[in-house]
Amino acid sequence: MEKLPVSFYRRKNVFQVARELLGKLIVTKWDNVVTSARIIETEAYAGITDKASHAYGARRTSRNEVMYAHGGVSYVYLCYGIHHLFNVVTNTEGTPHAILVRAGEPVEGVETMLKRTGKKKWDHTLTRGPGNLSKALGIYTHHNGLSLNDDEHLLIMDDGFRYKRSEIIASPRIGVDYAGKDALLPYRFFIKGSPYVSGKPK
DNA sequence: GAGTAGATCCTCT
DNA sequence: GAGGATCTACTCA
Repeated sequence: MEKLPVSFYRRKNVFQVARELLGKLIVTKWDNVVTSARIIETEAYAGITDKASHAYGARRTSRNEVMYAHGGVSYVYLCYGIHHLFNVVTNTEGTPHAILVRAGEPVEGVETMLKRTGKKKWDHTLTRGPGNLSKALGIYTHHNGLSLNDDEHLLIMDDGFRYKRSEIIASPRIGVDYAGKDALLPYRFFIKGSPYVSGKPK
């Protein structure tokens, strides 16, 4: 079990990083309470040429500033006034690429996740969808900009688990209809057959 | 089971 | 002042 080196995030190919994040463990440790989940769904946001990205057209604001940082930090942002969306910033400084982590399988601290989400029992809705996932892991906007490598509270780990290439599916992203034809791009990666994958079950 | 409306607040124009 | 990288519940069939 090792945390991912910054070189993992700083590669140029955001799609490759998004694909390789599948199967990794996202671990949070707040006040010595540990929760973790295995990533089974991601979406790539490819910088200034991607209409669905906050950084489209090289926009640079106080909200998305952290996307321009070097790879390996978190980008957490509140959507629809309710949902906290957890992203991983990739590539080098000045290139605003990011990967939205959309879903995971609960691994550790399920009791804590149930308490956070107000659910009675563990079912497939616990960490399905970016809003639920970050709620279950206790991630909020004030965790924006944390390093995934140096900080002890928010980490992405590699425990050696690998999905087969045939288990990984690419598809259009969710909830980005406003992006025109860019909404059709296959920038979403998920594990075939997982009940935790968001969107319509196949 | 499928479709739709409502929640709810921060950010940018 | 408007709209968004969403989720849930409720309606109707």
